[in-house]
Amino acid sequence: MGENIKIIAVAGPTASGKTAVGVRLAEELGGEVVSCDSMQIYRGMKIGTAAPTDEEMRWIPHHMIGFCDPRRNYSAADYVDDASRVIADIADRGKTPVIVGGTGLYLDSLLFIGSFSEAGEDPAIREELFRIASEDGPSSLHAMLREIDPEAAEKIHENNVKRVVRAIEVYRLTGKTKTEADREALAPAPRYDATVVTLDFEDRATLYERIEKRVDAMFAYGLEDEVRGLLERGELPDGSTAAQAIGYRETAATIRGEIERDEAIELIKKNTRNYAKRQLTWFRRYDGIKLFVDGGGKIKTADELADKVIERI
RNA sequence: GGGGGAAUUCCCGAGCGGCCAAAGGGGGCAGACUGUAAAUCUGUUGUCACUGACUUCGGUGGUUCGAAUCCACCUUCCCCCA
Repeated sequence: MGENIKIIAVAGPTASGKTAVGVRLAEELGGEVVSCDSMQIYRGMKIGTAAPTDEEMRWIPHHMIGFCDPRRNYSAADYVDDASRVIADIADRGKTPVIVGGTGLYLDSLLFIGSFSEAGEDPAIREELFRIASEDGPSSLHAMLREIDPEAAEKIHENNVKRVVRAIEVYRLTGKTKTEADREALAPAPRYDATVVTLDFEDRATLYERIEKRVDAMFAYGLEDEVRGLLERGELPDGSTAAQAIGYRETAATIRGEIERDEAIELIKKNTRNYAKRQLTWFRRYDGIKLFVDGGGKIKTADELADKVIERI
């Protein structure tokens, strides 16, 4: 559908400065930003997700931010549908879509998958399967998967119950194995003419310091009030996707008096560092333009990074 | 001043004569990832010429075929009595 649409995607770990780079790129290229972030999706979660500032959004149009009710569980499939539409619209208006984000699964899905299998989610099936895993052990559930889809069983570790459950769920819902369904969903060719820019750090410690500073800043800017508000409105229900967002789950725990405030701050820092590392692992496999934010030992500004990208496209 | 206890690999913490390079957890590093993805999961973590060798369990010396584990002294820390 959109093989010919030229897009730029900026990926990188949290606190790598991709938001600012994206804005600069959109500005230079006459584009609009399409966020690719599984948590910025939700309404009212601005401080903790480090969403673009109002000023940035006023200056350059942003999409896919803050539109979803946090009580609803958004999914990768939803994202592909919605973002694809937004991208097509931006392109129709003769502008360049600049995808900015840190959610690897969403970005991969948008760029390469396109149409997910028709298998949605079924809470009853999930509940049953999870119960099997906890009562009879993960191996028995994994054995069930091996029966129906040996190839998937081979790839998914038995302890990864969530993914074993999903694989069986797909089969129950569609009669197709996960392996088949995945193959069908994969777009025959990349869906866009995309230039992927990944941001990394030569010195990991620099990234980690930035993360810690950012977390402190979030608290200074009122993360606790933001979370309290969400809680009061019942917008962070247990088990919801939004409630598992780093920064929100720990802050909610302090507000409920389950952990100390300092403890929550340290936990958020740690969880964010771990998350950033997983992001780096994911993005490492992308071909494209790789930039070091701290290349040559000094931190580059968003302008400098954006310029480097423009030189190379 | 007297009495008791503790010092373990990056951190916490088990070990209490051989099966110990040393459980477990944390952290770090690496990886996976197709409708929960800021989720979930895996591997690895003394050094090296790596199916073997070498160095490590506060320090020094000793007992023993053999010590992180026993003894002596020293250093530091904690507790109790003064």
